[in-house]
Amino acid sequence: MIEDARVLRDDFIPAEVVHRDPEIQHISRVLSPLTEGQPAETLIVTGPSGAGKTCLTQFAVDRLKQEVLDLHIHYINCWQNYSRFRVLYRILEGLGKTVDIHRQSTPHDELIERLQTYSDSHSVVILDEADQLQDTAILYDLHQLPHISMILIANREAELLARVDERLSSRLVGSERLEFSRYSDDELVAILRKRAEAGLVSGAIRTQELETIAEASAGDARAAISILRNAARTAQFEQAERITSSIVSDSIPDARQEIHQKNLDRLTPDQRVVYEIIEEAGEITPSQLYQQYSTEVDDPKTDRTVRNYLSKMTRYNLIAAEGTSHDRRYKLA
DNA sequence: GCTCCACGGGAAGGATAGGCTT
DNA sequence: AAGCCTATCCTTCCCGTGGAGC
Repeated sequence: MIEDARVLRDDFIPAEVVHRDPEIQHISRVLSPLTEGQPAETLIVTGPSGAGKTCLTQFAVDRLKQEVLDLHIHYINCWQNYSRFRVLYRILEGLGKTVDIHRQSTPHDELIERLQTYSDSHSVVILDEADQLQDTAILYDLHQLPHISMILIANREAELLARVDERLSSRLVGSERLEFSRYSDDELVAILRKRAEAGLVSGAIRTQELETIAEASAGDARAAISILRNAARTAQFEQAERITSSIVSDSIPDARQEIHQKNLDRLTPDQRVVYEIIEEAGEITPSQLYQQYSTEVDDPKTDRTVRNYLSKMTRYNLIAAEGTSHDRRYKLA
């Protein structure tokens, strides 16, 4: 059933992309000064998850690298590398200049100085999930360096900019923007078909099943590919001849569950209590929520801390908040 | 206009972890 | 091995903002 599992992975960059030509053009145009040794404008890429932001950005940058010698590309996912230190470290690592940097005893200034010293060639730094950065000072640091061009990827621009300070946000206002929209079902079918052709035996899945997957994914290509991957695994395991519609419908909840569980695992015990109260209640007001939380745990955290939890869980897409003031309600996403 | 809620930014302080020095 | 150092994380306190209802 599965001939090439790499094609079904989340981080696979296809050799050619279907649709999204204007987006590729846009990225290439912004980066084009690099082909003449000039720095490129900062590019801010936004859009919902699974809209192809990461994939297409990497695709465009890969293509650029083939044209430009002496160009360093640093892809950094801010989920894992959320601190100023780690981002700087990753970039220096990419340049091979991490010798004698000690995990935490080297001051930031020195790291930046070192980046400045090794400015013999241009670098493109892609900060994926930039809204997850805990300390946005790093954006300022990198913006200052003339030989570094930044691409920031985030779900929503407003959320990203809200967290940077005045000095930087006024500079970022002038930078290039690119907004991705969700894929349509037809586009998702085309993407899935490409992956299936490249990764599975021929005739493994019919258009009808691809359409079911597309509909279930709500425009999210990552979710769609994850469903296809699970379905292919199941079919392989069951030694089925092809991926049937019943295998597909079994895989849909699995794929959703997988993402959901990953997020739940990240919660601390206190956060989990909060989550379970919301789950139990279905819908709850902030004050009721906090009241119940304080009765359920021995040593309750303050309401401010619980509000931190709530905003974190909202970012993780575990819960949703409705209303702004008196009509505020929390429920599961 | 006033009060009640709710939100979220900023600062401060304790706890922690990893690496270094002795 | 023990203690020191530093950056970071988590939590708390304080506070300004803004909507809703009176």
